[in-house]
Amino acid sequence: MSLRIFSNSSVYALRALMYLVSRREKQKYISIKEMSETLDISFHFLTKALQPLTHKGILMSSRGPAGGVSFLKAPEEVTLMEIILILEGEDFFKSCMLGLEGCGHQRPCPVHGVWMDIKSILMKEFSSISLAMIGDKTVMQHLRLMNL
Amino acid sequence: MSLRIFSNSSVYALRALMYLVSRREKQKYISIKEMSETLDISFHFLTKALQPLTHKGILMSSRGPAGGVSFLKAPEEVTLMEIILILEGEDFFKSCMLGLEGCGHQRPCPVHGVWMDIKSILMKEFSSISLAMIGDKTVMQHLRLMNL
DNA sequence: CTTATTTAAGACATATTAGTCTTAATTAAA
DNA sequence: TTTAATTAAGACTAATATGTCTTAAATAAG
Repeated sequence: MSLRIFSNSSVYALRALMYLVSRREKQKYISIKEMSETLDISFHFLTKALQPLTHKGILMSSRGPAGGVSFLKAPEEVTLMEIILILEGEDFFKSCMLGLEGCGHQRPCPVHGVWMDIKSILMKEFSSISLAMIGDKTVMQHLRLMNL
Repeated sequence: MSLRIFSNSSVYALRALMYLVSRREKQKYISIKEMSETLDISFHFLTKALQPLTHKGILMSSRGPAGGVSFLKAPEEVTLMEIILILEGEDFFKSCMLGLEGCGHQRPCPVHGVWMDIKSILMKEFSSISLAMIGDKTVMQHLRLMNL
């Protein structure tokens, strides 16, 4: 297996968000159907993957013709960190590298310190990146969000 | 879900290695049975999890009475990085954060740069830690390798 | 008001990972 | 040389993650 830190569901939601923000100047709502086809993601699966984001006020959605999803919160104000905590859960960065329960300062595992450092770096990185930054970069440098 | 970068199988093997190195002064072989009971890991599962390490010359094993596993390569010379590549595969650190095929300098995804940085840090950290270091630390600070 | 379009929700199916069990092969000791 | 102990290997089962399908609810347009 290769290194992956997010579930498929989260990755799909992330890619859709990146797609959405990279063309946010167009019409108000963008349909999940369009995104699922463009990004080659199962439509129903993507629909569900995005729901926590609407529930938590990142996106808004509209049913019916010309419906879809759109940003409720300004992408400039949304960090990757915030998205990750919504998609994966608030405890995402509270794990032990060895999966031990209650591993912490009191009763640490042998790699507790290293793992803490690594998690800190991840959190710092993800907190410093907004969706708007990703969208701008994606447009300007023609970056890809799908397999070829 | 919380952050985890290794499979259960790999985590079990890592914990067993840490246990093994933290008491390497004792008898030559330590039985997998003993480790599986001490660490509360399924015996057969642990047996299989450790096999790639014997195949790759990190451990040696002996069947029969007083058998078990022991280090073939000196724990001072074995880094976490080396273990991870054996357990998870040589391509472990070649992944894309968004799971895109062929994501690289040529056709990067929007988070390619960040992800590269993160992976570099991980590789650097894991390369700088030997099993012997972990063993010494575990003994000296009475660190734990199992759930309470 | 009716229809077509779209998200929401949940049941269902499939694939992958994790874990168990059985048998075989090896080895040390009696 | 027989027996018990142990790893090796592989079939099998269970749990979880991933993906599909069906139906319901909402909404815009005619």
